[in-house]
Amino acid sequence: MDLNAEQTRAAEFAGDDVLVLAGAGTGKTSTIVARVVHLTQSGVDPRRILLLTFTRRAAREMRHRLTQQIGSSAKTVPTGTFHNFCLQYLRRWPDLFECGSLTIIDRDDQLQLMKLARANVVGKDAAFPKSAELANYYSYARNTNRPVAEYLAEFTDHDEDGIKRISAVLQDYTKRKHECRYFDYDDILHLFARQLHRSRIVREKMQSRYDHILVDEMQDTNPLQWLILDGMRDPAKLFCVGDDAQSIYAFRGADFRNVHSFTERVSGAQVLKLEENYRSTQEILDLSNWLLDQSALGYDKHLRAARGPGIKPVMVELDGDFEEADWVASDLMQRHEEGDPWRDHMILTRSAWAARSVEAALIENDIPYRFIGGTQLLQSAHVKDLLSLLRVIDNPADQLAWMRYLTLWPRIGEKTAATTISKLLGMPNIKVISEFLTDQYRTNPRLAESIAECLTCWDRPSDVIGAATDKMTPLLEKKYDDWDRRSKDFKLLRRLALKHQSVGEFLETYTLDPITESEASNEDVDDLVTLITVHSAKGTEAPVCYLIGVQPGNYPHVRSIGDDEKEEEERRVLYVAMTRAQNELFLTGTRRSHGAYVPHHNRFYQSGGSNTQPYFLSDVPPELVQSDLDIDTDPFDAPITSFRG
DNA sequence: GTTACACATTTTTTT
DNA sequence: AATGTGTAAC
Repeated sequence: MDLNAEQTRAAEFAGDDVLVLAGAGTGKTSTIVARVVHLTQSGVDPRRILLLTFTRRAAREMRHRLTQQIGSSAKTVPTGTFHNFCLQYLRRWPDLFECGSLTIIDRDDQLQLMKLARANVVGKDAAFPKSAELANYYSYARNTNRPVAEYLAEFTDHDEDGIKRISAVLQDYTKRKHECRYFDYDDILHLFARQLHRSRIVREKMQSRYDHILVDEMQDTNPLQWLILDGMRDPAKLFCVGDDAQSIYAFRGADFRNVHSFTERVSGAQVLKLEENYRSTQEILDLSNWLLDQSALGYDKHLRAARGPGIKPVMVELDGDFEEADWVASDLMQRHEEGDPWRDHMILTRSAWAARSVEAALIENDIPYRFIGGTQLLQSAHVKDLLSLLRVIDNPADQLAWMRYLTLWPRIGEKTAATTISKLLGMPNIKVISEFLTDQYRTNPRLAESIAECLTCWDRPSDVIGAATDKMTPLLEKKYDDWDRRSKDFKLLRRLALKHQSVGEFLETYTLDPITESEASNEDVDDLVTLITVHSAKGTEAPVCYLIGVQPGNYPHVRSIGDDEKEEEERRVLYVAMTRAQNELFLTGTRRSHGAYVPHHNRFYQSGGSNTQPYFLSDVPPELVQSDLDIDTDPFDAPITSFRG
């Protein structure tokens, strides 16, 4: 592996703790991998090096690169996300962490439960924050490790009474969560961190477990995660890599102080920098640098391209969503015909929703793709229906799953289901419940039969899914008019389940690390165009990148307008997006900007006029980009001119 | 008192 | 696509 002087210095750092400030494309992953290699070669036990990443994809990439370097011993280096890592220990030592069996719930379930709590505490009140907002408050407060009331008073406009009512809802939510033996994402980190700081035994065990802790994407860690790192370090040494210009998770409580205040918090820590960019051409970096320079915040970042000059980024303005989608699709097809593999292309989108027209164009033109950040397999309604059956067997206290499963059947609605659930909650095990249900619903014998059928093969996840599918198909066929399309997912699910030991583990894996539908179905194809949200794209790269929806209203996103900090984060989102490109960068957008109503600001923004909607690229220097407007402008009925003259 | 169904509304980013 | 809402039907 070839490293430059900066990278080598970081990889072979011999002091205690270090923060590596690594700009986009400066070989961050290579450096971390080289660090692991260096450590193992100097005699450190690979099992005593902990590698924490932000996403499962980053973890996979890291392990892959590591395997290339040191072979199979790469597998012995513990690598994973914070959530993964913490959960592993909660499972290993349930007594130490004072937690028994638990079901991890995803955001959907969290919202569902919050809705119940909200209805219970405040009833119908359209003016009261919706469940999604309440869940955000709750999560944000916990990730920043502060009391909910304090957070609400400081960061929201709610009055004292409002704060009281919100706190009451959140309390009710917490109660319900315990009742159902649920754990939400934040609980995993929270419980781990709490015990780490509260219990001496846990702390001593964890502190003696690792010699080196390597953290990727440090700028995206939040105070709760910092508590975890702080509790485990010393004597373990920290090696944290990050870039404040790429911090795009403030909405989730990410705290840039974890980077800026590193040396104050960790005494004796050193700071190293990686500044040479190996990914992109200078033209791509010029535009990216310009974007950061426009900010009032001094990022003081000027990426230099080790590769030298190339092609200028191209800005394309189209008339509408469909034209934009068509343009991207036809450009892709042209390149493919000229011999470029699909996999060299990445389409980046601000939101999953904004990608729908491009996705449609890809499907229509038979362009193979995977959508990262798109609809997740386990989140689609029909899959949730099926899994609700597995969930109630796995955890009979899972009330949300019971509600979903019971109301699937004819003549059972919310009320009937609720009555049934309150009765079955006290029952000792699923067998007793199953008998009770047989008795209760004589008109729906299949309801209980399905449970019994799944129980006969409970130790073989794939067969369980097969059994559940068989029993529930008649129901679901009726419920969904596009059943043919949906039923394919169940085959896929069965295949995925083959890789798992138990149903519980199967459910948990995909709750914590959701895979997208297209990702799962294209498992074995590898020449694909990647369609991806900017947030998911961090850490990845591609020779040719298309940023779609680059237009007012998206950058900055309308919902961030009026809040300086949020707007700045939007700038960084665009910056992250641009710096993914290696050779060619296209920025496409639609010219139709209707303006937008911004609730936060209580004001209508429009293009032109006195209150213009802010847009980062409204005055991009012309010399930095190429405007590609010479799309085929021939009128459709222009007669053909013969080449014979 | 419930359930079923038609119709309207709404979409930032993620572990 | 998946929720929320209102009304007819059971």
